[in-house]
Order: sequence, then C-alpha cells, then structure tokens
Amino acid sequence: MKTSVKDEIRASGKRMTRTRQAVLAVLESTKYPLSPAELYARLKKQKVSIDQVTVYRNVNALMAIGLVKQIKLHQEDYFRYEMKEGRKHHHHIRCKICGKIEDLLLCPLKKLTALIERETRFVVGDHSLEFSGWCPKCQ
Amino acid sequence: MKTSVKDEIRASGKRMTRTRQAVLAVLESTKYPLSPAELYARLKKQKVSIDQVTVYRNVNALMAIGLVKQIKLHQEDYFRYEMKEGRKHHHHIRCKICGKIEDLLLCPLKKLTALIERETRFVVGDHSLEFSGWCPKCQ
DNA sequence: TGCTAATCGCAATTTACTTGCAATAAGTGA
DNA sequence: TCACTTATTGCAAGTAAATTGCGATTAGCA
Repeated sequence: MKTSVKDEIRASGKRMTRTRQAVLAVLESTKYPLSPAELYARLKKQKVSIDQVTVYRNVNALMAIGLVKQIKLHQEDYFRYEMKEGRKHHHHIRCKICGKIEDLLLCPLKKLTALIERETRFVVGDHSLEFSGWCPKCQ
Repeated sequence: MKTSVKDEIRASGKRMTRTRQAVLAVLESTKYPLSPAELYARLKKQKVSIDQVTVYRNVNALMAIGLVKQIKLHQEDYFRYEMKEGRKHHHHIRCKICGKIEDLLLCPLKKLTALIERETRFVVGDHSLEFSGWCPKCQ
C-alpha cells in the first residue's frame, strides 16, 4: 500500500484499520470494479476476518474521501467499486454472458457537452457510458 | 390507445386487461420514463384500482414483448420504463437537484463500435449513456 | 354462456444496502 | 508507555425495490 493513500485517509480524519487496509489491498490488486459481495468473498478467501457490513461501510468511507469510485452497470442491480487513484477517466464494457468487465480508455463525449448545454439549457455535470456485448470466449 | 398495441399484446398470447390498458395509457401520455412507484401514484390519482405488484408485473410483461423499454439512471436505485413504440434511439439527462429528466436525441456512439470491437475483441451489443447536470430552474 | 388460462390482489420473500448499539481499537498527547 | 477520545467494528434488526406463491377473478374464444 502506498504511503500517500494512508496519508489521505488520515488527512480526512479517518483511521487506517486492519480491515480497511485489507479492503484497499483487494481493490488495488483488481483490474476491474468489484461489488461488495465479491470484495467480501475475496477477503474471506484470504482469511481476513471481516463482516459484510464493514465492507459496505469501508467502500462508502473511501468513496466519501475520493479514493474509490462507485460504478453502476446497466445490467446489474448492485454497485461496484474501483480505485480512483491515478486512473484516467474511462468507461466499461461488460459481457452479456459471463459478466466479464473490461476498461475502455476512450471517451467520445467531451466535445458533446457544449452541444447538449445549448440544446437542453442544462449545465452538464457528469456522464456515465457503458457498453455490453459478447466477450471473445462467449461469442 | 392505438389498435396496433392491442394487437401486439394479443399476438404474444397476452391479454388486454383494464389494468394493463391503464398502465399503457399512462406510459403513452408521459414524455419521460416513469418508475413503478410513479406509475402507481398516477394510476391511483386517476382512481384506477390496481396493486403495486400488478404495476411491476405489467411493465415486465410489456418489456418482454418489446413494447416498453427499461431504463436505469445512474443516480437512482430503481428502474424506469418508457414506451418503445415509434421512438428513436435516444439517451437522457437528469437534473442533480430536482430529478427532471429530458430526452437527448443525439447519439455519438455508432461510429465507436468498430473501434471498441477492434480494441477489446468483444462484439458490441448495446450501450447506455446518461448525462447529469443542473436544469435551467436549478442552476 | 361457459370454459381455460392469463392476470389480479394480497401476503410473504428476496436482495442490496443501511442503521442502532455496545464492544473494540487507532492514533494522540501526556 | 499509558490513558483517553472517538472512529470503527460485528451483530442484529430495519429499509426499499422488486419478486414469488397462491387462490380468486376475468379476458377472450368456442
């Protein structure tokens, strides 16, 4: 775990506990966003003593201080979480069959903001974009 | 209600009941996607005798035969439904303050499919795209 | 008009997530 | 190093959206 992460946690008045460290370690070592249930399963596999509720509370706390990003995929009815740390703005594609999730580093939307603001008179904040399809193995 | 809608329902082996007709009428007269709770509230206001469960079962049935489209907005933890009938492919923008939802008729993503397929080796099926921001009244 | 299966209402269940509370432990300050 | 404050934890219970089971109702056709 990078020192900077611990510093950010301390700076926000939060503490670096054994469980929080374990949650962060799993998120940092995973290349795609994890659901609380998946996170919990991995921690149990590693013999980390932790409760489901603590996983929820930790991802929420880490999200509140901006270390972790919450992601909602269209086909699923739960949230996923990934480290924000040093990651570029990106989107995801998810396989309709096996659920495999991969990053898409592209984003075609920056140019669109001005057009949308002109058309709708909204001020545009964020966007969410997600593709689904069939991964190489499931085709 | 258009005859064609009733025909489509009958053609799929389903029946046009009083409650289903009422659900369809509300969906057809609303310009943005409705949640089951909103649908239920409007039906009650119109003195339609219907149960919450029946609203859920109806939107699911209508979705199964392709008359209605299910939409999940990023900031909400429930589904919304809108008529598919004759509507062009579109996306939505939602106000972060008051929740106002408006259609966006643009879609910048068709050209992107080939690029994503080349990069990820996925076959792209659908996409979902949603903006959020501040509507004219809430700015 | 009478039959059959789709649909309905009501109650209970499921799933993801949150909250209350007493016990524990991180980090500080002496 | 120890004591103290309070963030954090585990467990149990509670929410809210959506689904399911089942007996009663009713659409639509013969």
